[in-house]
Amino acid sequence: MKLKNREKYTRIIQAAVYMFTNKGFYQTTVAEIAREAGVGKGTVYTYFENKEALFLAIIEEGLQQITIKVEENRDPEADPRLQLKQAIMATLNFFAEHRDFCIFLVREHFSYDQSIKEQAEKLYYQPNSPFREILFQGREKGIFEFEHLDTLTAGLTGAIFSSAFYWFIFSSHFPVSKIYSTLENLFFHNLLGNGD
Amino acid sequence: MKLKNREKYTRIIQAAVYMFTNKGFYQTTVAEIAREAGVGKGTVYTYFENKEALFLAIIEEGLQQITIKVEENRDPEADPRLQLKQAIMATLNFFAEHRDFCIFLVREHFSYDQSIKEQAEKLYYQPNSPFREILFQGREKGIFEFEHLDTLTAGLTGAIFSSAFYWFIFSSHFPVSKIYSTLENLFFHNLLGNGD
Amino acid sequence: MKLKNREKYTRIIQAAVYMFTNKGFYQTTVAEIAREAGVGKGTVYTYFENKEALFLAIIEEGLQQITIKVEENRDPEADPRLQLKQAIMATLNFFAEHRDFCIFLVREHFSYDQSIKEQAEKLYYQPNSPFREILFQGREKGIFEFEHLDTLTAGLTGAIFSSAFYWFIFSSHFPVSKIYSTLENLFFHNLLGNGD
Amino acid sequence: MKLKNREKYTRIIQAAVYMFTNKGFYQTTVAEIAREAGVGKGTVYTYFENKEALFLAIIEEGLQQITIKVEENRDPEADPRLQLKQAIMATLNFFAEHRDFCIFLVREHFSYDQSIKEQAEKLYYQPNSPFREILFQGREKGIFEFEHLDTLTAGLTGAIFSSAFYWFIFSSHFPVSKIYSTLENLFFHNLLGNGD
DNA sequence: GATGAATGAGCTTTCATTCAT
DNA sequence: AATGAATGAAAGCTCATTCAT
Repeated sequence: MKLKNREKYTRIIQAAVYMFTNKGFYQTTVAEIAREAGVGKGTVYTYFENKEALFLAIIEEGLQQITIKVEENRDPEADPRLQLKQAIMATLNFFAEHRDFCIFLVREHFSYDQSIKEQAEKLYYQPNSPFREILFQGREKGIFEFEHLDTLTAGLTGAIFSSAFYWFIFSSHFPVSKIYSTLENLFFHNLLGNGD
Repeated sequence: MKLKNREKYTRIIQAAVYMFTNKGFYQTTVAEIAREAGVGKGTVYTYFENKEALFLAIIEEGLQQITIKVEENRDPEADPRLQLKQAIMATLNFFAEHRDFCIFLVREHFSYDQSIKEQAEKLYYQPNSPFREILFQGREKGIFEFEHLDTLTAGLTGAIFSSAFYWFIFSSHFPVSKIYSTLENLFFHNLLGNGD
Repeated sequence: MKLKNREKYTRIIQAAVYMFTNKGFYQTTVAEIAREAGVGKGTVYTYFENKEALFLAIIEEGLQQITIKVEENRDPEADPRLQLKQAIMATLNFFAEHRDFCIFLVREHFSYDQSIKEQAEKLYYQPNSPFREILFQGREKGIFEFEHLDTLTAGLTGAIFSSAFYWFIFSSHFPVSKIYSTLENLFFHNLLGNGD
Repeated sequence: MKLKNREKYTRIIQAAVYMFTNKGFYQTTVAEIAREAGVGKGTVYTYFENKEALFLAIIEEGLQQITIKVEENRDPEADPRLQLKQAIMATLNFFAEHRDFCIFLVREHFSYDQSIKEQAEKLYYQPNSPFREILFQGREKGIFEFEHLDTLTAGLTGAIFSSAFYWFIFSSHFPVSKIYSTLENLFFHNLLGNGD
């Protein structure tokens, strides 16, 4: 299933994110997505194997974009603490610009579906995640202290997603700095070697 | 919806909690719930208007039980700080004993569904919630500082649910005290007048 | 999938035979079968796993009825030649009374479908076929001469079906005796030991 | 339907025969035929009005080829009995060389489809069929005896097709002479005036 | 009250056909 | 002339809900 027409592909993804976010996976029909994207029902199936594949494509697509954004905004030579801060901020800013996707992602995270559960791993144990890289670097340099790299990467990622989501839901305004400080409290304390 | 036969009613609720928790609302069929409960499919409709009503009944039922448990364990004459601690602990202990329901609740909390969104209010703005009562008392006595009672009640409830859920998912063990201290960190700091 | 209601089950089978015979498997919709049977669309699925299962049920059901009819009309103690004649006549008479089913059967026999091809074996290599029994008996008694029992059973069965079908298609009248004599010509000659 | 590009036209026909024979008309998609033929999906529609027209073209094309083969191999001045034998042998040899087409044809013959039923006439009542010509000649000369020319032409054609098919399906080897003798038995007996 | 056979609305998905390139 | 992306009609199937027993 190649990307025959990048523009239409994107429109379908966006329509699906919008619909899934607002109505949920099972309550959204493929017909609605197609209508929202301004394409024919069959066209969705030209770009995606089926409804579930579309769902998974959204996650992959989004995570990829986050990764790009994060990589653009970090200096791999800098102090890991700074890198981590930059990475978190970049992620939060991305969410600020893509509220739909952020909400979508967190919901997926708490989802029931078994087939979707497998994706949680893709999500949190991304081998090429910048977060993983940063944490690894920090430990190598003796700045961060922790045992399991993968678990921490997953925890950190999940915490960022959830926090952002929380703010979206419960605040009308979106003060990124406020979320950041909460996360800083939660993580740096432990990372810097004073945790249990 | 009278409780015609308390025992059957309970069996259906439990079966539904179990199924919804493990497969999700839309992936669970009424037939499955009936089978799990050991009753006929039609019987479910004798006790509940429809599938959604069953869903909502679960929430109401559970919250009621939590309220009972909390009320049993708090001393309305005690210091609001202590009352709050007792209430949180009672809630967490309830979840420890009813993991299924806890997970169910959090998922519902993050759910997409519009019709379910309305229930979030029933859930978080319960007029007779002990948490609301405690927070109100604490402010009256000048111990707690905050602006919107309802918002804070909702936030606190949500935080307890989410935290408990998080531990369920990411830890094999379940150390209630650990969750509590996290929550204490997050809330007391702000409640006691140093927050923004 | 038990036979909850024998009468409805039969009505669906008959409707399906009628429709499949006249429009073919792929051109017949489940909705049409349901309408023809005077039941709801979903009811078809109460009795049959899916469309294909309905198709196969028709074959099994029909073959079973033929077997019953044949067994009723043959004398297991009689000369195998006579038994064979009686069996063929009984089968032909059955077809005369169930033209739809006969045509259906032959078409299936010439069908393309792989999944249906497997059924051909069920059809022709029925281990408890009276034809097989008769041929076996005849050989034991030194009256019939042939090598492969299974192959001959299949060939005989197929020939009966095809011949009957041929007459249905090309004649408005249906002289059973005429078909029989053709079959007699084709088979007895060889069976009685003068063939190649 | 002009033959714009004879080579592509032939490739599509062959691909379609192959696919229809192995998967059946409804189970074969136009896309598959195009792929098999090595052309674009749209190209099929350049050469054939639609899927059904392609189907019918196969029959016409094939029958035409058979007619050519038969005409090449018969001597219009010879004894009608010999001509008939030659015509039958030529047809059988054609089938031996084009098994796919033979199977395709017989299946079509037993097909359900109404729209295809109309083609049975095209098939069996071909006004310019050599068989028809031979039978007519034979009757004129007082050698053959029968009533309805058209019916007999159809019957003879159908018998040839079916017999060939039968042998294909049930024998691994293909002894043309064997089929011929069967047909000779079936037809000459009646044709020569001893039938009922 | 309890049941499960019956039902049809509604969903996902396929695919013949069109048409802009 | 050749193509394949786009499309929507149509089909199989599921399942919440009803209702006769």
